[in-house]
Amino acid sequence: MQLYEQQKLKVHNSLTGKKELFTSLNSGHIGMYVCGPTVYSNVHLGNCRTFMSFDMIFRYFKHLGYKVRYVRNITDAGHLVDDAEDGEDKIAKKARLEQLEPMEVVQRYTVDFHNILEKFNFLPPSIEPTATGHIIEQIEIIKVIIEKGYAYEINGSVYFDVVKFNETNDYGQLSGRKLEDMIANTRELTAQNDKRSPQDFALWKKAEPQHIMRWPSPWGDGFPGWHLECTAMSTKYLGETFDIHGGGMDLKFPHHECEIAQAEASNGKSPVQYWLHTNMLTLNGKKMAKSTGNSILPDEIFSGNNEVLSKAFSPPMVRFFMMQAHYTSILDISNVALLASEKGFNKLMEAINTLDGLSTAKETKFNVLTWKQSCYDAMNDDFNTPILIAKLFDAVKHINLIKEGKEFINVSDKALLKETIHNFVFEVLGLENKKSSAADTEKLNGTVALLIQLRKAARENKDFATSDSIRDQLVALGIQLKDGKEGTSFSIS
RNA sequence: GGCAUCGUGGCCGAGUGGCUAGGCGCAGCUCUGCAAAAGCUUGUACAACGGUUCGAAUCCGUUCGAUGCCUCCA
Repeated sequence: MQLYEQQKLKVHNSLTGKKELFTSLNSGHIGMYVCGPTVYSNVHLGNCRTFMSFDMIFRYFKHLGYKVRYVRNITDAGHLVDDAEDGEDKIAKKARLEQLEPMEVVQRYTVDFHNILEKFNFLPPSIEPTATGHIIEQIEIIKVIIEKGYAYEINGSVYFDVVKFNETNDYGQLSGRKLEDMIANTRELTAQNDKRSPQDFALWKKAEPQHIMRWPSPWGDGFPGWHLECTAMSTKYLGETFDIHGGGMDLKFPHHECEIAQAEASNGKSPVQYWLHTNMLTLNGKKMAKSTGNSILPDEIFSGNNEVLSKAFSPPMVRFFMMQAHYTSILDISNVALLASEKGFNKLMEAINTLDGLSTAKETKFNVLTWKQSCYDAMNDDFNTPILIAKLFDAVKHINLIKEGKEFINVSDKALLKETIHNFVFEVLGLENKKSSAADTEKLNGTVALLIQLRKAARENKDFATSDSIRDQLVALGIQLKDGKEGTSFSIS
């Protein structure tokens, strides 16, 4: 029996606005699509939060025993800077500014993206397709949509006919909007263009002569509209309907709304069972976005080289910080919040280090099985990582009490406790207990053990000046001595 | 202006129609040569105003405020 048959998972479906019991279309298998980045600049921390949330979700599904096909695309074309007629492709614009070949821009920032995610200990998705690699598929979908009468060609561009679509379908079902309201609210004249209605969106854009990124199509040279790539790639790799589609809240409208429209127009089916949207990461109370400049880069946090934070923070620590908030809540990043979180993170890791050396007894003071299920309960409730972490701190408390001899644990419970903590902390949350190489650790352990011995001797001689000097200088180096009943141990901060 | 989400104790951040999440900080205690670490104890918070209810911070309404979307954005 697989874990997923025992653990009933509920997810918040943004299509219905409710928490629903999760059931996959094909038993034991999950198809999940997440909108990836547009690779025209470095990924900032806000982007990372979304992908991290889905990394956690991916990890939990896998932990439950599902076979997951996780598709996360790379947008390397088709994303317009604005929607006006002279709308320029983001990649092309960057390429023009930096005098690079567009694919050079794509390559540079794709590499950066992968580097950063690796530092954060992300699992690679099953498939990471690119928009430019699926031009043919996109053209095919456009043909079908035109055939079905939901799109029209004009001057070498093809637009999706939202008004027509809305006659038979519901445009706005995901974002809670009504087309009539949208039309009523766009009174001001947008730039002159070929659209029949301002709500229509581009499936294919004609490339002006100076436009570098272009592909041939039945409507002339051009490039695909942004929303189309996700429909093309999700359909190709996950089918006409699949289990989960994720992305940031800011993509709900229009991007995801348009995806639903494209899928329904081309194959008559709603493409996704459960829509999951992650909330924004704010910096100084404002949304982090490349376009506004209010953003911080992961590397700036890891190096401490920034103007917002007082010190550097490690990737797993930042990951822990993010996991302490629910993915559907807005999370504001600040120096004090990070600092407070770091102490908690260190405490958790310390306890995990302590766990191995714990001595065992005949009985156990607390119910490990009940505790274990409470961890699952937290995750089963829409991936509630903050609650999970609270549960982990319950275990931390027990570990420390056992260490002090105030509680006890038997051999099998200790093994269960260890397995469960490792599963949730490392496998599900994706945290890492940072340690340098084994050889270096050994040398360090030996060195500190020597100092501990010297200090002990000094203390026995009541030479507290020497003993305190050793202790204080080690603290200054980030090594904390910890005097306990069974001698002195240390931790590295 | 429209739509959406939200407003929780010193800070961060969960959650729920009645049974004090958790982390950080603060204070006290235990331990210690003094500390640190660790443990224990302590916090009657839920934007404002009305309403529903035996009972609401949790449901409804209004107001105020924040953020997001409505144009590119994770």
